[in-house]
Amino acid sequence: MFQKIPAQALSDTVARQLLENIDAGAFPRGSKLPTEAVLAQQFGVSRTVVREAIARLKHEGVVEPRQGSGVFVTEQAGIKPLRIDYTEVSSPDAVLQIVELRRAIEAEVAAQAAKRRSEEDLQAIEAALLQIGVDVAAGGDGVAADVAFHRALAQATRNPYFIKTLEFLSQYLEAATAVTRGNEARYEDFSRQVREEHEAIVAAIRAGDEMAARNAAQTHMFNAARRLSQGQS
Amino acid sequence: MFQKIPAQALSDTVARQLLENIDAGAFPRGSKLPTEAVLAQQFGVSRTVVREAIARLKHEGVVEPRQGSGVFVTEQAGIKPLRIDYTEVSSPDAVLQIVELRRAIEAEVAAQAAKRRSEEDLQAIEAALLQIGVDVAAGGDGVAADVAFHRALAQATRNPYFIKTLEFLSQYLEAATAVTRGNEARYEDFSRQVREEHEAIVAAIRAGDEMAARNAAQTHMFNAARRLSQGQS
DNA sequence: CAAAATAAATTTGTATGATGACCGGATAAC
DNA sequence: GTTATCCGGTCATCATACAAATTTATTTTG
Repeated sequence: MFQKIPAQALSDTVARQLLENIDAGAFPRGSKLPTEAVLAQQFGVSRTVVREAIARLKHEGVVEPRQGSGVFVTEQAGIKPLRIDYTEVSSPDAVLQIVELRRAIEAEVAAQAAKRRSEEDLQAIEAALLQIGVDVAAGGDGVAADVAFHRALAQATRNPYFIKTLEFLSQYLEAATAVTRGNEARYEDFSRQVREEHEAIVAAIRAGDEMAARNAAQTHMFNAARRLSQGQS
Repeated sequence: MFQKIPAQALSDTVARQLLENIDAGAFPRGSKLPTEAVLAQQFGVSRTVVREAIARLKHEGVVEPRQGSGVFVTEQAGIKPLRIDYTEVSSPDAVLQIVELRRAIEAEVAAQAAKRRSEEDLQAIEAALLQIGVDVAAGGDGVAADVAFHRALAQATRNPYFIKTLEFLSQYLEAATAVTRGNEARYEDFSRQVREEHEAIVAAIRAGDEMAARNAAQTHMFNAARRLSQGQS
């Protein structure tokens, strides 16, 4: 008993085949697909299954059904959102790899923030930095303030995609961040170290020193990863 | 005739309401939703509509229906995928901003590739580099080979999220890449410049020089952006 | 009584047919 | 020639039925 082929497949299979045919050019952009009834017959399934498959493609933005008219292939057919399977992120390795990706972005964010920050940006960043101290002094873990700080940095770059991507990644790092800050709060020298790292970043941005900001952010992220793995175990 | 409210709404509305309730905590992670029949009755719609709504949530990874058992809320129920609206990418500014994001990642990719590349990785990278030359010499635009080259770099980092994210971004840069390569092919010095930049990256990776690789990749991406805007208009 | 085998009930997956809403073009009316 | 109406095609929704898988209840068995 090997291939038990079944699984939840029917509508998935139809959706996949349709997508393949669209990508292969069988149905050009803007063209109309065969009617649901015809597709059902060709695939040898019921209209129900075809409709579910089409609904999925619609949600992916590949096709656009128009009532009374037909199902049409969208212009930008084929754009797939970035999605990371949550289960795999439970592994420590995966978390570190995501941190690595984040490091790359944070470094560039710091650099661009140093180059483009307005006076208002700088004020927001410094306010966020202060808030971390306030929260920690009040006995909090400072996670929310930390997030706000990095968000303020990203805001200063004037590049919305930095913000979007970092927010996306932080979804997976939320748990890890809590662990890190927990460790930082636990060990006095960690806490001091983090503060110094943050201040180094802000100082470079205040000075408009692109290179220094990049290095400071890189160092910060590198140390964050170290603190993370050091706390675990 | 103003609000023509109707539109394609029923299953969308149900999906949205379900998602809101899940996010609000009405159905905790791992819990079972009411049966399709019950939901249909509560929403006052047919089971078909409920099924379509659930199918969408399933595709989004929010719920997981199990035949004979019920529909269960997945663990990652609150995670939102990274998605960029295709229409906004048509603006040149947006393209440059995405390139900026890509630059950040490519720089780190080059650095990590220099640090971790195996012999096989290096061979694959050099082969990809050669292939670009071959393709261009044959009169092609070299876009495919260029993509393969950068993919080989990402592969050498052993970090799948670099690959995933770059692939995601390149969906939006495909058109821009074609423009760039077109410009590069048009102007002789562009073509030479690109080759030299690529070779600089590979040389640094071959030498295992992390810093040099990072700088070379950064320079390459910076120049690519310049070539892109220079070619337009 | 406990455990295993069997049966029944529950629930999702698929199939089928019907009806309404909407679109597009053809036809008819003016 | 322009407008209005009709008509066939198509998707959206509904209702029902059955299949397949799982869970729960029941019975059998040792």
